Amino acid sequence: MELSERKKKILTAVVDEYIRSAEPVGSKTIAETAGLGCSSATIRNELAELVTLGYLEQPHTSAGRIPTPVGYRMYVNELMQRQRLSIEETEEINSKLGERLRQLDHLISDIGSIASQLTNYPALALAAPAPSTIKRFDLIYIDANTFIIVAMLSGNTVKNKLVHLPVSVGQDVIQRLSSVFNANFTNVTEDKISPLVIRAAERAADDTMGLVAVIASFAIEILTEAQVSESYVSGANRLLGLPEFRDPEKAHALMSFLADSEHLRGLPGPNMGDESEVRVLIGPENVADELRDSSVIVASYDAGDNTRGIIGVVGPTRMDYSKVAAKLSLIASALSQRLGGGGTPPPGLNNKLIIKDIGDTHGQ
Amino acid sequence: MELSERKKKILTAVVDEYIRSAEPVGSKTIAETAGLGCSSATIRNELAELVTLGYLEQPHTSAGRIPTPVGYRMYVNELMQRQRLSIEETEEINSKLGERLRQLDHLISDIGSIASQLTNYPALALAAPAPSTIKRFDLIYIDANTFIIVAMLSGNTVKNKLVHLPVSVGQDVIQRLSSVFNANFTNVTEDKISPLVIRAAERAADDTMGLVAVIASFAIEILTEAQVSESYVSGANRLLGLPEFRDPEKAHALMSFLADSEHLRGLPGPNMGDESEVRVLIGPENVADELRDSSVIVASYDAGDNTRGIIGVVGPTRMDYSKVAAKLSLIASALSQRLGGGGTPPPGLNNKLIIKDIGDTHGQ
DNA sequence: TATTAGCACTCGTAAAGAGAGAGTGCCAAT
DNA sequence: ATTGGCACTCTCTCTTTACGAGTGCTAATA
Repeated sequence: MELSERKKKILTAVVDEYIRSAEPVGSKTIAETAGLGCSSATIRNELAELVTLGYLEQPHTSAGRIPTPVGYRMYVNELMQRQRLSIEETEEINSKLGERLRQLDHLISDIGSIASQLTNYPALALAAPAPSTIKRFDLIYIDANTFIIVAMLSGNTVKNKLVHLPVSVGQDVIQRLSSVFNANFTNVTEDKISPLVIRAAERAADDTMGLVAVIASFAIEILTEAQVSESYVSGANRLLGLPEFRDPEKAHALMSFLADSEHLRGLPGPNMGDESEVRVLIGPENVADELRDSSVIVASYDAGDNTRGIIGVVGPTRMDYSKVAAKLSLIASALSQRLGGGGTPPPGLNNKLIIKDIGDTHGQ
Repeated sequence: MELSERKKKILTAVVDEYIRSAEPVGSKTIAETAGLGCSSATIRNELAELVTLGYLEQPHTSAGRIPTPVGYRMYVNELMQRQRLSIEETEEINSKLGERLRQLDHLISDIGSIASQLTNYPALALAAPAPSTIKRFDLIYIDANTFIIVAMLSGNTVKNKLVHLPVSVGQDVIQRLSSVFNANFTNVTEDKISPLVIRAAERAADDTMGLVAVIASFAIEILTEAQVSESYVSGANRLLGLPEFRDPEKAHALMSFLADSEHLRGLPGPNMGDESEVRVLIGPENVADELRDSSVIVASYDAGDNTRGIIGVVGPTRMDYSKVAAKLSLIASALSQRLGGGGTPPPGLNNKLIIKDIGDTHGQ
């Protein structure tokens, strides 16, 4: 059944007011603020109906109304006015992003902390990289006992590793190994690197010292690693500022849940489409039990490297959906633009050259 | 003035009991548990003296006693018996560390989360790398528009960066650049790389495209980066399980403090010696106001690369100093052994070869 | 028929009071 | 020096009371 126009207005007013105040909303408040020309008694009748329809509920008999998850859902889908961020807010987001993205290190966690700062809710940031292959190997000869492996992945990610040998090898051996590897282990996914292939390569390289096996295990390692999704939560402490988490039990439960990155992996559900739309999961719509009283808003962006990143925030069901969604959407599209494949390049140190990123290896 | 033997015993009993129960300790409890052969009345007299001496205080006139920071300090310095961890606990620490250190990535933050798990307090992990220089450069030619810079630092850290050029250069140019760099920018600290030196190198390399400047800025960048200390806090949510943080205000204040990594940098004070001793900062001994009601226990370890790492935990002044200190000490020495310069090498994938680490670079 | 005013009723919360219990401080006895 | 005893203090909890916000219902009104 479709709601009457007035019911919609009232529902909207309840949600808006409850989002603002965190207190049950009474009929009188609505009569005064919502500006529909009728008395509180009329509102009361309507409210009673909205309760029986399942959009609102009363914490106890003589309190005001608060929205149910169904009510929020209706609000999010149909009622709320898509917020246009003020120029200041847009400016703030852009400048924060620009600042942080200049140093491209720790990208994912940084993005999370930006989102958290901008929304004032705990934020989560995930990256779900696509399976990748190695495009080319280079071995840098350092001395008779040491060389560096540099591998360039399909997404143009570069990884390196320092290898010490207890035996001496000549520069020629390194060279030969390098070509063997480029011949055998490029453009294959991790599961294709079987002991059989390694054996074959060993023969080809005339390798008696197990060098091939080591480099192969390195290859497997970085390919596996590239598929492990990273996840971060930033600003969990912000929960404690919210009235719904005045109870330390609740705060503890949710924060502990968020602290375990295992839980986050499965969060945004399977159909995380690549549309840049913002998704809202309200209360019980979340699969995780710990989130049944909370809402999650996520947006995804093109992170380059064939990967999509996800940023989101977690908060009480009483969340400023409109504003948060708008902000996340803006952040996501800004990120897509800066990081994504087709977009404009990030501002470089030098406009003649584009430097792509930094990686490091701690040796001893 | 030196405390009498009995006063020491009583003070110890108060601290032990208060650490256990988080409730003010009464004379009767001590008479029963501490097993010195005297009545509660005697204890009361002694307690009263300990209060005037500043070791104990009463929350209110008719409550039991709780230790003051001075009392805790006395306890930590002289009274507490250095805890010997049980075999199970030692085993747990070793196995947890072994597990995590196998994948050597994200080392520092992982160490923090291990420490947090093992102590059940929020843990912080910092790395304070020493200033380093670049030992050698390698430029890997990919195609006419692309190359990878690989730089090996004094601590054998390897960093890399993918550079795209909007102009084509030949392999010979790359080669020449490489030798120019190895001639001019190795074994110097960051502040030595002045525009003057860059200008000189540009002339030497016959560089008209600003390539030298770019690589130089890369050099500056990684050297700067190598000096930026990383810091992580793990398990902040554990605070909420402690009775002293039942009040959300307090929890919020401390967690927000910990969430800001800026604050952590200065934490362990200036004289962070390299002795492997565990340091305890009790309540007001902390410089930061937010920590005036809390205690911090830190240990440092040799992280290889000429760097020392710091792990520590934060908790209420009522902390199990003895056990936490023992655990941190064990963790620190285990880490020193595995990561440190002189120690035994970490378990490799292959006992013939030692692989040193992984780094990565995300390109697009 | 929809709206409104009025009023009794409900329920949660804050303030106030009573009682219990734990623990102290002190005194007199040992 | 130590101890038992006892009055006193203070907090914590439970109950009571009062209040107020908000409702639901009914009867009057447009």
